[in-house]
Amino acid sequence: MADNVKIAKALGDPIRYKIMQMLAQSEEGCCPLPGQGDSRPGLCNCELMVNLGMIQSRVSYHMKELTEAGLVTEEPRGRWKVYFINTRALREYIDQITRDFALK
Amino acid sequence: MADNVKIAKALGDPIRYKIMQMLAQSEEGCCPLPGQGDSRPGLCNCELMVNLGMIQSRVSYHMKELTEAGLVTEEPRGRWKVYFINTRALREYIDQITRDFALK
DNA sequence: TGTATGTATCAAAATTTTTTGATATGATGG
DNA sequence: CCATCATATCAAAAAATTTTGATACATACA
Repeated sequence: MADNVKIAKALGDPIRYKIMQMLAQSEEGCCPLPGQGDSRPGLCNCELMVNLGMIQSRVSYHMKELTEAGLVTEEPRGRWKVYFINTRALREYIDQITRDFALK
Repeated sequence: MADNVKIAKALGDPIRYKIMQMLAQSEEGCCPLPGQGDSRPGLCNCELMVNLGMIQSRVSYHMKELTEAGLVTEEPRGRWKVYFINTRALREYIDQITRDFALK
């Protein structure tokens, strides 16, 4: 149960929910390494800062919450860090809710 | 989105998550009206207090949070109030997550 | 009726979460 | 190396949530 509560708490903040939506929609990756176009979805801090109009440490804080909940994975790319949505964790979250609350 | 964030926030507290599980598992209703056995699932404040070891106003507070998120419905029964899990709201929550985060 | 009982609400206190600005860390490119 | 850029971490402040005890309200039962 602990995991699911943590995930729910992470999603229960409008900023983080929006970040998750942004990650889900990020078709083309950002901050490609020179010479290697990158087509994996994902977003870096810098883009989130711009799109959300938030200062850097605030973005960092929320990404940490999401990462620690397991909803997001991260990958260093050059001098940036790129974040990806973890759809598996979301599916497991849903499955667990379905079980815990006898939805099926 | 607002609704889903509110639901996630409501579920993102260990006490409330547990209450939801208790509601989901409450097979036989409690506090039946005299003369009418009641077989609908549901729990009243009093049972939650005992099972969670919490004082009354605390239970009330959390039930209000759950009710306002739409996760729980309530029905006065005699001098008690009985709470029911709203599985429809949970299903809609899941559907929305599935859409918002492109899980399908 | 009036009294018991169960729940809701309130304000204050306690706790937790979020935000901010400063600084640290770590990698890149000259 | 050194300077620069991006992110992480930290402590303090601000804001939000939760808990508590007291009181109000509403229903049932004598």
